[in-house]
Amino acid sequence: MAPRVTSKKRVSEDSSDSSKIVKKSKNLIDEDSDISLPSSSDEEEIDEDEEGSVVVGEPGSSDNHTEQRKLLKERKLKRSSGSEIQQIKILWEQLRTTNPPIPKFKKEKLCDEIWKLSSNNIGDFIMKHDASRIIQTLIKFANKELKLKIVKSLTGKYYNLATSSYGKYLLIKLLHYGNKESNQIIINELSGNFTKLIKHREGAYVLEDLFILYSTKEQKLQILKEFWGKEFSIFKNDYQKLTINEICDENADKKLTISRNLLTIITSSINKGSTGFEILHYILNDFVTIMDDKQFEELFELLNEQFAELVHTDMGSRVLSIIIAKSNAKQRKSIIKNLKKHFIKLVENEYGYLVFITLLECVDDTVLIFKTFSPMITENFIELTVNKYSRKILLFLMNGYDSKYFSPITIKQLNYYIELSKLTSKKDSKIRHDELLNKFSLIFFKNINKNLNDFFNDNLSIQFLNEFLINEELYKINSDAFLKIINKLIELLFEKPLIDGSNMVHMPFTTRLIKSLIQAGKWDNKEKKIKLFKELNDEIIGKKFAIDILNKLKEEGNDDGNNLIDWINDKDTSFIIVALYDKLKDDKKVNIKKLIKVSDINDKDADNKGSILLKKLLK
DNA sequence: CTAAATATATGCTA
DNA sequence: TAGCATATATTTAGAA
Repeated sequence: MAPRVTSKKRVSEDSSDSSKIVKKSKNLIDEDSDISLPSSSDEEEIDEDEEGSVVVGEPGSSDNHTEQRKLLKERKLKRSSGSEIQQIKILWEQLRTTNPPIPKFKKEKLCDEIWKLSSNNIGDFIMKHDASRIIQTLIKFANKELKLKIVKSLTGKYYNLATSSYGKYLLIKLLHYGNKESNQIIINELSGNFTKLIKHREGAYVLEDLFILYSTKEQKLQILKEFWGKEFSIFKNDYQKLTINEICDENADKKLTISRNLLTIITSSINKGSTGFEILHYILNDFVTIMDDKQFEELFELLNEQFAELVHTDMGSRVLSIIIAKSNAKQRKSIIKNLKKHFIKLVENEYGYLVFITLLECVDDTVLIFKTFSPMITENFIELTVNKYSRKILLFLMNGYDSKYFSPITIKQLNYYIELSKLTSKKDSKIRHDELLNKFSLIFFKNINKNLNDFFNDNLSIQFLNEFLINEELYKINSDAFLKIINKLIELLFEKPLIDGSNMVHMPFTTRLIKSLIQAGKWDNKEKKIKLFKELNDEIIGKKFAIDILNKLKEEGNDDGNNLIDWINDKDTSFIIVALYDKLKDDKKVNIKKLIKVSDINDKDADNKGSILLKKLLK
């Protein structure tokens, strides 16, 4: 959707995920190649189209054709500033050509000449589609002073520009090639008209670009305050420093005024099909923090069927999360139904995944959640464990808000939604989590058991597997399946010789996974020692697992590189043996010291810190 | 949790 | 105005 006139990439978006949920509109303007400027040949055609009166003659009748061209030229000259335009066009052709390249000083000269010829008629020019293109090119190559001159010379014209179907491109170019100073001039010029602009067919696109791409934090605030109402505009400064909540908490009348104003704008925007505009998400974000119950109902009806359009922006996802939190069961059901169609895009999106977690946290009907989403999770399971965002959902189901995967800010944000939801959600949070994990673990067990191999294609899915295999809740839920997976894992580890690079032990996270299972505990950085798990003890993993591995390494026929000494002398596996040694060193029956011939250990490989350490430990 | 690595924002220069 | 340096935020790795 991204209804943007230009598409300067925003910093926070990385291409891989933006392409998924954001349906990008075709760029109307490209900053490097003047894609919006047709080559001179098809420009004539556009002229003809526009004039509408020139009828294409008989095909092949060249007389007719030259006659027409003459006519057209005359007509062009007759238009106001027609002769200047013809003159300037020649200069323009030179300015915009890249082949052969024109030296910089010559371009500046050309710019000055064009400016001389156009400055008097600039007001006329900008509203004509061909002349407006000339100014667009001029802006691109003009130096700082000239640009400022141009911007200033257009004072009083900006609203017209923004609402004109040709002028809007020029305005966007001005912003794009402008600097802080010139952009501020334009914003100041337009302020007072933002509410009109957002409702305008052309203007809305300009405002969206202006707001999202070309304004600073302060300028964004300046624009947003205008939507609150005339009296809050930044120039009438009483409210300059106050946030929307500070104003509304203090004064109920103002709260009503602001919320009504916002709802009016929101209503007209959504009815016009502008739900995807990011600026609207900002406005909605203001609105949802102050709306009353009745206004909420109204908003809900307005947005119905369009919730998915909100999930791919920061503000939009916040808005939808708040809506979810405040909704009743029936409304939530309708949101779920709506989002279901976009599941993968939703959960793999930088912001969308948070909306999904909000659903998990708020909806009491966990059966509905599971029924709705489990088929798609099953179908795409590995992909979901690997994606940067969707994996957090799965990790959340297992571990809650593990600080390893959730930043404090994110946790705070999610807790805010949970707080809001308490008016409608009745289920105890712990019970909800247990129910969800119980249900979704079915998918986990089934998928991991069936496709264990595939988890070793990517470090991130191995990490997920690690979290899964040290999760005591999951062990309690289905200990049989749990142990089955661990046994399968041991088989897999020895399926290929160590020297085979595709052996999974060469993935960095496999080492950690194996180490976790040998240790049956987690390193505690405070106490500087391993803290053992409670349920998952040495009978299940830990010592038992270590002995299983050790037996495999002792097996006959492992001369091709899967015996104890091979693992010690490989830098990828040596620390596994260190952990193994640590776990079993006191076990008299195993007597691990006797199994390792110290003289076989290569401690000359500086890359293999594990073998060096182990040799030291054995001495 | 903490330190290090990496990404992002901001400011400055030539 | 690019690009460089510096400050700041976010992500990632991870004991020996």
